[in-house]
Amino acid sequence: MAVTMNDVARAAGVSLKTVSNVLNDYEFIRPATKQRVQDAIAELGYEANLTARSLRSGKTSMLGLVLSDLSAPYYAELASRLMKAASRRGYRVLVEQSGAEASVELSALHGTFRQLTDGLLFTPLVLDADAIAARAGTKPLVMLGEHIMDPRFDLVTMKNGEAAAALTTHLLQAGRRRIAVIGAHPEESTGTAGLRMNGYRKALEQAGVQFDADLVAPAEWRRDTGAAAVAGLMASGVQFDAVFGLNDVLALGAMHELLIRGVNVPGDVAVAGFDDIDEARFASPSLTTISPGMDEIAERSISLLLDRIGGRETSGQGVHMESGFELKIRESAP
Amino acid sequence: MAVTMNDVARAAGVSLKTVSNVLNDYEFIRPATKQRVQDAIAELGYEANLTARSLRSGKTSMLGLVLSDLSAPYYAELASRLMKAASRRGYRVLVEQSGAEASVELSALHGTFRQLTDGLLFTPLVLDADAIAARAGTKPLVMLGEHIMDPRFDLVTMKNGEAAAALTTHLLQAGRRRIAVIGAHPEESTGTAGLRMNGYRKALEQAGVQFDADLVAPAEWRRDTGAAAVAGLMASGVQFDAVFGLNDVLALGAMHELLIRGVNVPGDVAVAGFDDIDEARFASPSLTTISPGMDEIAERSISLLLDRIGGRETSGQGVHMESGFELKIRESAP
DNA sequence: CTGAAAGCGCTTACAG
DNA sequence: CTGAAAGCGCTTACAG
Repeated sequence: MAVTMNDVARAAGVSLKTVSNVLNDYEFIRPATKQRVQDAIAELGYEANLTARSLRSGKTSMLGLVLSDLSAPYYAELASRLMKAASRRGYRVLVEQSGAEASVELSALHGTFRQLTDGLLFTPLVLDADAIAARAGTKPLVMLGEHIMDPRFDLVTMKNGEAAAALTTHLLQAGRRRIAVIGAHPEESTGTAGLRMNGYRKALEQAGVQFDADLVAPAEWRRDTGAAAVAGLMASGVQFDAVFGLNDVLALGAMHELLIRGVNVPGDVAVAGFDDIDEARFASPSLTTISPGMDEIAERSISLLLDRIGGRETSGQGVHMESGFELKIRESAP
Repeated sequence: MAVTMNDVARAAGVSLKTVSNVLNDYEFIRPATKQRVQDAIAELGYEANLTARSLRSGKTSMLGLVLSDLSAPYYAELASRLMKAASRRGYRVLVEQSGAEASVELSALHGTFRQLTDGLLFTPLVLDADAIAARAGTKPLVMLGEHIMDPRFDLVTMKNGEAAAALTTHLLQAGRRRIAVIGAHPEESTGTAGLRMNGYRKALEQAGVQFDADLVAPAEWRRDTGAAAVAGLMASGVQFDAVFGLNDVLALGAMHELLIRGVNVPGDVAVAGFDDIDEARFASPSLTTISPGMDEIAERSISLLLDRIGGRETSGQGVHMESGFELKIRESAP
């Protein structure tokens, strides 16, 4: 059907191996031979069969990316950047949406998805380090985010605690004293929510402001849950003069609910988020937040994964990288 | 290395073919034999090698999806739904970001990307029908969106014209007479922008309101360009009492700019968009827009593509499907 | 520098 | 109902 290497070899009057050599940039080919092969390739419109190459070589030139859902703006923006960074290096990215379900996370670690890819970028949300270690197989695996901080794994993340503290300190310096936090996951202390909560508490402590558990509202990280959490706080009668959404969509949902109820933002209540998704700049009022350096995260995680795949990174321990962050002060919390 | 069908065959004391039969749900297998094979598979933890299967069968169980960029919320939300719909049917989706570049769109039509997938969902933004037809190859191809309406191609889209007219009529009925349009692409009449513009003009005509070219602002479809377009209109001194963003991010960017400049929305200027991305509901004020029935679009396009792949859809002409729409009236244009 | 041969792990006719 | 053989299109030692 399609034109194969054999057709090219015949047309160029050389063997299969010589065509393969040309395709794989083997050094020692007589220029004339090389030219003849390249002419034949161009003339026949030959395109290498990736599947056959993969079967033989064991390499697919694809990277796996496991995240909860592309409809979450942070993941969509991150996936977009990761795909561009991979593309620049000749790799494609195959995305798997886990929906934060353990069974999907598990099956992404081995089986078909793993076979199809040379390495995996993994944002675990429910599996713990031991479960992952038990199933991770032998291909390179780089963790994204902060659910798992374990010396066995490579990890690319950001300074969550520091950043959350910086944001909280900004709110305190602006005179806020009753800062509600939305999106806490009380059961965990190591995950993203836990680290950001720690930063929040540390900043309060440093400022000599008493931590008040009534100001903490657990919530999944979506807009609607952010709105509901603020509604819950208001219904409970707790007083607050600022809201820190542990990510931007939470903060935006919260802000929406406040404005609907006639609360002035930032006059009565300041609002801040975390992630600096594109939307944050264009919200009304625009959202004060933390920019996690997504470009840097994308670039470094792809580099690290490809270094593992290429055998250029051989450290036995996991490599841990933290990207920088930037506090973006906007209208919602000047 | 990994356990192969051969290992399973040996363990079960049967031939390769019998293992293959069990794997592929071949009807006529003695139950005892089947059981023995299944036991061996379970015991050895065998997992089929997709690459080898693909090479032999020519099927990859992957679908291609070409769109401009996942960081655009509409595409991210659509991709998420498409992936879920595909997953339910045993397919994965491999995404390619074209960045609206012709060279990327072209290379997605053939070559490696095409080989890796059994069929393609394609949102063309720059290529025209002839260019696509010339390069499309033989594997199934379903167009998404409305850039190409050509009887040669399968197409899943929505009633852009009708929906834009319905939205415009709503604004007119609310008493607006000077409705600015943001995001026009003056050079094209068939693409999404063109179809929505047609709906806008038709609604004006029906209401006996004169079309005014000064109210039309060309722009790429992003938040920042939406904001800039409104700024441009205001700078030019054109009077308007409503803004129709040809998609939601344009409308949200425009709304942001209006609010920053102290314009009351919807008091002074009503704002409406198109797409009903998740953000629209939670914007402040929440955004009046058109819901294009994304679930339906995702479901139908995956079904159509798989019907083509499976040979269940054999119409020689392209199949054209239009999903329904819904006008979502919210605070920004009550 | 180039060629002939083997083999990656499956599926697919073809026998029986 | 099941087996033996061929072959998908490449890459990879191994010769020469």
